[in-house]
Amino acid sequence: MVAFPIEVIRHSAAHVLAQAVLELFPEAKLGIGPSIEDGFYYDFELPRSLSDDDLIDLERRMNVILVQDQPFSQLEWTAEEAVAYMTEKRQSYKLDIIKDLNLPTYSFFKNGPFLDLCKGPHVASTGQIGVIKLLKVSGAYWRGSEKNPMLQRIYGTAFCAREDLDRHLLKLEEAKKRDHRLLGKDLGLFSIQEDIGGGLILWHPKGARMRYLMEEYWRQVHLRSGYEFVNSPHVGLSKLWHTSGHLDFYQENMYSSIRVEEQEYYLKPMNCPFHIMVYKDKGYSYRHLPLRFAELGTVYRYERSGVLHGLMRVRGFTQDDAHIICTPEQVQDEILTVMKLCLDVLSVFGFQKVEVYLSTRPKEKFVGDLEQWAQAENALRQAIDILGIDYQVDDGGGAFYGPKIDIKIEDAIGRQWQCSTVQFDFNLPDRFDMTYIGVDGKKHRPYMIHRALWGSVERFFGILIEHYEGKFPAWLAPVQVRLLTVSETAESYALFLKKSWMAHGIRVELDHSNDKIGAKIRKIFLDKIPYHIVLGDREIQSKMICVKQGNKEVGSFGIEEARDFFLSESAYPDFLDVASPH
RNA sequence: GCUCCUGUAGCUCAGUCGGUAGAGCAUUUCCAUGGUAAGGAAAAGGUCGUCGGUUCGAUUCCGAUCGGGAGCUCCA
Repeated sequence: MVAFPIEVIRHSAAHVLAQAVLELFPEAKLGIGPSIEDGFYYDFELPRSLSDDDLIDLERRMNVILVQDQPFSQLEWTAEEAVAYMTEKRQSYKLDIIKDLNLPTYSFFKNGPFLDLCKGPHVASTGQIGVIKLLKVSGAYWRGSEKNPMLQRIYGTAFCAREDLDRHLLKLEEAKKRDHRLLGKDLGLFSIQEDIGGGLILWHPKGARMRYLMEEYWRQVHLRSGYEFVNSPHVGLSKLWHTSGHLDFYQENMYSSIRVEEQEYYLKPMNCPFHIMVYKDKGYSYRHLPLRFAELGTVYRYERSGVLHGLMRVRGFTQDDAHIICTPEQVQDEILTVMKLCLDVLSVFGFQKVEVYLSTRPKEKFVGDLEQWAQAENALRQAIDILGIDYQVDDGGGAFYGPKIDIKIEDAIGRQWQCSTVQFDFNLPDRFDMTYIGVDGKKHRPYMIHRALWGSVERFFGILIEHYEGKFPAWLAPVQVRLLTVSETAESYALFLKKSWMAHGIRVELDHSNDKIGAKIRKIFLDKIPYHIVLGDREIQSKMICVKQGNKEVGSFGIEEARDFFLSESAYPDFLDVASPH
């Protein structure tokens, strides 16, 4: 038997799905049925909505078709024949596709009684599809546009062998266990509450403690890399947002205005205008540049209710934002150091695998002159080249105001997340008339670069939760070590240790509940605490304590020695080669 | 926002073919003082998301509304 690529198997499975759906609903209208990452789907317009029972029924019908081992064969029809056939079958969506493709001839694939417009390729016969599984049904707009009717999309997957399918299903279960929304609740990190509003995050003590650690690290790194900190308000007058253009181009994502004393204020959806106003409050010359203004700035954006998702997509979030204002000559260096800083920071948090995307000037509708764009794109490209990273180019994918680099990180189970972004802006410096005095004593327009390393604190935190499955490294964990008393006799000793270590900044917790030691150990695992120490008469008498990491023994220490161990475990991982300031 | 699914104790869920509800975990108290993944007992805890309709009677049926989930579109 010839081995077919998995996409071919899945696309063939999609045909079989459509075939089964037509058996059940002869009047069904078919949309499209491609293979996707991990599976396939097919869109249908059906007389009623599908239930889980329908999926079971369809799956059974599909399996019958697989057993029948119907051969796939390709047909080539003229446009007239194709249109005539689809008209007769009342397949209006297929007619849409034909009209759009506008070809002289069309390829069709046939297996058993089922015929579909399709350029292939397919497996030789349905028996070669292996094993299939329908997963879920949900709505999807025809051609992705909400102006079009909503179809029912059936998702499924197919694999060559049963073991592969089982492994895949297991992986889906594993991914579920990492869900930051569940872990966030279980570990007491954050919550989202009905009475507060969707997309608004409540950081609980454990989560807020981690956020503090993240932000503390972030501030240290930025200080050492030549950034200045600024802070800006959460609201600003409408005039500011008119000048910035946000009220013209971004209003649909902004909350409505707040009216006070005949003045209109808007919640900030971005920090840039404020940073620019800091710049404009003083005259700068080329001697002052580059300036790097950084802020953990909390912004508010209206997002449609359906798109909110845990920490990943929210309505109020904190960007780890910075704006670099520099001369054309400095652009190259700045981009390179930003990229280095970015990769360093990502790797400290455990993300060594990244994918880099360069987005260049749109074909039309852009601001700034071609020379600027060329210089900016060149700076971005060279930085990636010098760092020796592979990257993909999204030609014409840049914003109207400038080219950019986006970095996606890959988590522990291979999913990608967009976080970091480095963007040129040729728009705001003009709108705000930003200038600096050059060597020639004349006014010049500076370059401005927006950049964020995490993207947003909330999203990055969510990714961290899923990446580590809640088992955070000791430097980041909200609780580094928990002391477990064997019985009440150890309580005062444990309390003494806790207090003295806490005073050194060690994040230590004491479990002096009435539980037996076995139950306390169990909680260590449930709460995903990195280290624990059991305290009983033995430890009190010997003045030695045994530090354990899960089931592993780290070592036996004296009290001071143990304290120093945890102090060393509190240190940030090394970030070497931090960009040196000018 | 749209389509579908969903909403019972702090959490996870069971249940009522219409007669105002139950388990486990968590909490509190008591007993036990136990040495590496759940010691025992008791108590407390719910206008069954909200509003309206049908009904002698609604947590259950119907409608609306507000949350949550999956996906579509969009995005940090």
